[in-house]
Amino acid sequence: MTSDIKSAARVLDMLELFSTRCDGLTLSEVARGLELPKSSTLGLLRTLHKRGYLVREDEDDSYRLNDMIRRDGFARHGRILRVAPPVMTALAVDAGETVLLGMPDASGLVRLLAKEASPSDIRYDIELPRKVPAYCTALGRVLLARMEPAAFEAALDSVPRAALTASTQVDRSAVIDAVEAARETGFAVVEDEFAVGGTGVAAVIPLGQGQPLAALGLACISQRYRQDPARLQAQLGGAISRIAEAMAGQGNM
Amino acid sequence: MTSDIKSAARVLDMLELFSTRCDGLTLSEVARGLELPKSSTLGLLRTLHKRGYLVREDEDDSYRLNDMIRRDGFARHGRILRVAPPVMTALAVDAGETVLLGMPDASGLVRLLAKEASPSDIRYDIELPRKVPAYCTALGRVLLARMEPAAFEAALDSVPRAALTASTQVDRSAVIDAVEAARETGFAVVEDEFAVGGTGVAAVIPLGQGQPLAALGLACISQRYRQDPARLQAQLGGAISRIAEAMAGQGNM
DNA sequence: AGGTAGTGTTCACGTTCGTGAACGCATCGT
DNA sequence: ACGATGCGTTCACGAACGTGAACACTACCT
Repeated sequence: MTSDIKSAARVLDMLELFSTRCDGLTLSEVARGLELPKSSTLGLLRTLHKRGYLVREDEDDSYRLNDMIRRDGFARHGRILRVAPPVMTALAVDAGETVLLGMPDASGLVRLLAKEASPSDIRYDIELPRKVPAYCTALGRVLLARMEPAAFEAALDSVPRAALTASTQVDRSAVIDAVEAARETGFAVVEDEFAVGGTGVAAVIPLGQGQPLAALGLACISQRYRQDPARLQAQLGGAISRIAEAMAGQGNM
Repeated sequence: MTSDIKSAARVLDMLELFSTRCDGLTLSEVARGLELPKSSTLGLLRTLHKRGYLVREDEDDSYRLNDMIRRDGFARHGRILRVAPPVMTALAVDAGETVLLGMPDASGLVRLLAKEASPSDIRYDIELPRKVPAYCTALGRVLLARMEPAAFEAALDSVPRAALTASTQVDRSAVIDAVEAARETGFAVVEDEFAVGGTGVAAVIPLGQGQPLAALGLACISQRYRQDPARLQAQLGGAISRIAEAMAGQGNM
């Protein structure tokens, strides 16, 4: 059998090292501890830092494990995956449309983590796990609306803005305007831009500090959405409140 | 800032994906979920499997997250790092020598995770974090004694067996004999092989299933060790029992 | 004030990896 | 029984990475 992939093995070494230390470690300490060249160590530390696994202290240039990673390991979005599904099931029945839970993924993408399909035979369905672009999906736009300006700019250009349907907004300024609107209203509605006949409506789930950014959305058949958008938006808002309350109730930060 | 290191980022993606799924995922499902080529996915899955992060089900070729990783994340040796130090402090005072806790690292190496220095001004001390070779250290030999034959053979040849002192055993057969002796007696004693004037004595900590392999050892000034080896070995044995009992008492598998 | 030591960081290039194409195999449908 | 499909796996080669050497900077000591 072939040997390990070097960087993959090293990143695990690094995380294991940090998990044995409560105080921070400098780049040089990590390099010595793992017997790596400093420049190789730097690349891996930057990757872990960028991904949110490590936090860097400004005062002494040391790194330490993100407290949430230390507590939950990889399952940092595990709690919301336990809390959200029952609420999503109820919403799917009430709204009659498919419910999706998504989180930011690589720049410009949304990772769909959970799904409750509509009970209707005619439905907008997807298979999990799945990633979708942010620029032309409701989940994506509300998540983009919560990003720092630099990350937002980068996200806009990280994924080619292809016209997936005749209605897809691909113009950069138009997408910015749509995200700005989502920021102001708290909702995003995307009609027929990602899939013909499909409308997405989504909002961010307001969670506390230290919690991962997540959004809930409805994936609707466009004709049904147009019949009563206010009802669907209200039902989505209600579900989001229930999830946020349940997460706050279990909070033990 | 430069972009992420591809494999490092991907291995995190993979672990996060598995942490959202209780049931297993096949290679193809992982590749689809993360939008990776199958051959790239295979390399990363093999690395994670080899490192013990993933378990592979024979019946359907699917992978799933190791239960211990799912529960503890990276801190899979976190519990012993909480339990052992108070016992090690007491042992350092009783024995008058430095106490070390070690675990297997890459093939042929031991990772030193915790240390209680001897209160004596004349002492055998090391800085953490640190890795030492297995072939010529007491901690290493007792850990080698617990390995499967194939892993043991590989470990013997993974690290060049340099003569660190005039007493270092570098002959392959002699090292095998020393490890065999450690297997039979439950102890390893290494006099002046790793450092002139330093003697190591170590034994494995008998922990339950699913617990990581770990060993405790004394790093003694050789002259002091020779004065009363039986006392030091007995004190080490007593500390190991206390650690094992404490770990069993907290066990909630 | 100047020299030394160690830090974090950059970069060019040799080394290693990532992966597309292809393979052997198992399963399923006709 | 045979063809189609999708699985896990292998391998050669272009692409990307790892890292030694060097740098700029900071802190400390004389």
